[in-house]
Amino acid sequence: MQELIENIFNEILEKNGIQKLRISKSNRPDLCDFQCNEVFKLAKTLNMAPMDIGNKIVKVVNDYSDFYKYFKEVTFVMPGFINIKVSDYIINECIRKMNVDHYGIAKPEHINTYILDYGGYNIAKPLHIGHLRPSIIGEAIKRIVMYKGHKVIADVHLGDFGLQMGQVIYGILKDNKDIEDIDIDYLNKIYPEISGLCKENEEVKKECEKITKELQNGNEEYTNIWNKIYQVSLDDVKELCNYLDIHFDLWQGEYDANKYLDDVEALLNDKNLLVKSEGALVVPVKQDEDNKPMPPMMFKKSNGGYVYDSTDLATIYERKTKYNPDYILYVTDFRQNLHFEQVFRVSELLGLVPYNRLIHAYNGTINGTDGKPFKTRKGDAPKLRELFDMVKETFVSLKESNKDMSDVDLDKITNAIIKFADLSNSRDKDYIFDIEKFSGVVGKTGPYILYTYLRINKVIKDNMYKELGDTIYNDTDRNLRMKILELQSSFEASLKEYKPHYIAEYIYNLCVEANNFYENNHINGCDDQAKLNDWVYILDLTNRIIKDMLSLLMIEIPSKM
RNA sequence: GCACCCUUAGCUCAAUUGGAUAGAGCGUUAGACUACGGAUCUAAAGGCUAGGGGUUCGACUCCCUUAGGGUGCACCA
Repeated sequence: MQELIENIFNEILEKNGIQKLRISKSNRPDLCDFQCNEVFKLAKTLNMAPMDIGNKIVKVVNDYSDFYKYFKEVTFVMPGFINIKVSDYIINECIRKMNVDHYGIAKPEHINTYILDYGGYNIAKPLHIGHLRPSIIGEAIKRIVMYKGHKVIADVHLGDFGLQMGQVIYGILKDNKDIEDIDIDYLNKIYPEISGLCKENEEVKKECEKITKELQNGNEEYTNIWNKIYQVSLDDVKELCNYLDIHFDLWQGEYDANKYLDDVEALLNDKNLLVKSEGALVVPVKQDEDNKPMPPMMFKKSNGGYVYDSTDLATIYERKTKYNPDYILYVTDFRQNLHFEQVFRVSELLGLVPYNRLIHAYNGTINGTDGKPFKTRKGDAPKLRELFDMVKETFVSLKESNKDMSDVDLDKITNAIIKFADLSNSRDKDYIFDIEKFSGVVGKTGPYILYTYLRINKVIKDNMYKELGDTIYNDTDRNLRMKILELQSSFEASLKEYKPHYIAEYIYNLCVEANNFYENNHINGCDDQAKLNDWVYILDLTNRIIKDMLSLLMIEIPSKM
């Protein structure tokens, strides 16, 4: 819609020898549908008064022979804006088009291959709420990029090769635990125990590091234990991902990158990039223009072991050779900004994936109501499973009739509550984890949206409709149609910045308009067949948009509420 | 110490990247169906966008500065 208006507007300007101007969505819906803010800039380059040039533009547009086909009103207002109100005809024309054409979301000029790296679950550590954001933000970005028409390979990139493995193996050996008896509860207990022990006891830490290194070098006993830990943890992770409707194409991890470390080392040596420093091998990445600390990237530790800088780099190497991606996008929290900065620079130096094709779409941390990282009374972060159960129980307790709902519906609603609460926040900022936030069902929440969909569905489901007519019947009707036409720009904003909250915000605003329409216009008992047809058409389109956009946020519609 | 990020209504968050009167939800107050679901809708109150400078016709947005909070600064991930 915006694009169409901009094109016609500029076509008229060009014919009259005026340069192209950008049109944007109105900030004052009470005054107009679209606005042009660029009269000031044009006035400056032409060295003319904004009023003169603005009036001239408005005049030539108003003189356009097909004016009323596209516009209702185009006016100049002080101090220098052009306000555009569009015609009902063009609103309906755009809606008809978008209804049959992927909601107006154009296919990309070039189809790119993206590798999305999110999840990053550490084997042997239980999933807690800290994993929630990168997981669902990553999955949402994946779906948004795919919806545009790009190719996406989602890789979980498990943390299965670092010190935490040595620590858990150390614990298992210390307990003399039979491999077959290792289960998820045991792992949940032993990791924090040994991790804590390492902080107080230097000897234990050294031993864990030694085990880690030998595991990385292929020690058979350790590898056997590793296999068991891996299997047990992965079963648990997959169950949770399944609950959240998160799906990976690749279940690779640091362990898989291990195979490429020698190749990468050879490549680094070819380019003469490795430097020996305090017994370790590092890659200097500091550039002259840096005014911030930029330590070299650690490639090989002084004891010969590897760290996640090495495996992340090796993973880029592997991905480059296997998939030759156009972009690799990482979703982790912002504390890893420096790490990725280093790795990305080395990738560029090695001629693997260029620096500007590696994107760290970072998320903020989850804090408690005191503004500090969230902890339970016991001192650890709450487990994901506990969060799901709590949200579900709270919802069931709200209404007597909720007790009769099916588990499938309850799980869909639980997902909607959690995901909408999370994804409606901008991903790059910290947010406060407030249990109240995940209990709300009124106002700007997942259940509000589901409720809107279901009540609309009920009034249109028995009605058939044909092509949309040219009439718009009242203000709430027009507002809803205009909101429908905003989908494209919200989607593109989301895609451009890899920020799902623009879509979440859009869905909510669409629902507000839909509820408004619902309150003021009645489908049942409407005798005017043309009007009935148009309204069912509009509401059906509204609901399809809600459903499809929700699916990008991994939210499904329950059968009832 | 050095660097980066953040600070918007009582609370939790937006503001599509420099546009007009900074928007929502919760909470508060006052209202609305003998018509399709009241998990809804309509209003009101609530803001010197942390403070101070600057750039610009125009600043929550860009620059400088002060204060508060967070994070990072090679052999954890």
